[in-house]
Amino acid sequence: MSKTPPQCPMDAILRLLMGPWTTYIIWVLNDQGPQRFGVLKRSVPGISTRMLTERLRMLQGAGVIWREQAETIPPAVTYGLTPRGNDLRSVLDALGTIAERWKAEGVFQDDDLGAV
Amino acid sequence: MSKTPPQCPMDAILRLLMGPWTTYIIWVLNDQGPQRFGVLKRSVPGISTRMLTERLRMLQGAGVIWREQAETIPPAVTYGLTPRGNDLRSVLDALGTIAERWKAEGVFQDDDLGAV
DNA sequence: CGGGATCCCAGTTGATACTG
DNA sequence: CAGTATCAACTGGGATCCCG
Repeated sequence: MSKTPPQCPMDAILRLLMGPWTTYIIWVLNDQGPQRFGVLKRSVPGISTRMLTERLRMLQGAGVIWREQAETIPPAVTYGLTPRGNDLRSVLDALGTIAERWKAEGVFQDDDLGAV
Repeated sequence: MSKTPPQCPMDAILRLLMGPWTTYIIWVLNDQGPQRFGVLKRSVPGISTRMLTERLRMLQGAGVIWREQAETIPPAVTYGLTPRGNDLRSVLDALGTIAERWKAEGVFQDDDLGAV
């Protein structure tokens, strides 16, 4: 999926957000506050351990979320949104707003987008 | 790639934008104005005929771009951004802004995002 | 409990060739 | 020129098993 040429400034961010689940994870983290891995996993029904780990790492690498690991046994790792994560959220909100407007206009009715 | 649960409002839009090339096509259409299929294809180096057609249809279906077909021989089909396409562009711009800020902060340096 | 490594299938994309 | 149809290939992602 490394298609879009790197010339596009927002390329990297899009690659970040574009991942499956990504926005949903951000949403959950924002909506329900910091969560532990397991809880997070349960909050994102259908996601696999690997995916969640991968996305989490990706988001962490981008500084969108923080990771707090308690060196206990069993371990307890908590993830939460960083300020930077909120930058993202505002954009996502804007996107959500547009999405709702479009939906109201029936955009997602007459094409294959709705029929997944 | 139909992962993100449909509960997310922006889900559909993200699925739209998420497609490979998509944002790039929008960018070109916005930056260079309406273009014919062939020109567009040349403007998006590496894209295949099929992909371009598919994305174009997708965007058209969402009302993000218009399609003007001249019934001549050979045919001349032109694509351009609709007002709705500009809605999208503003969000993409916002995203781009954040992207630049992040890049300035070195976000895309210490993770795998930059090394594609 | 959190997550790394592996195997494997499926969906997607690219290449190519053909049509109006 | 614009697009379609087909084929083959690649990669992403899920399921599993295992370790700290």
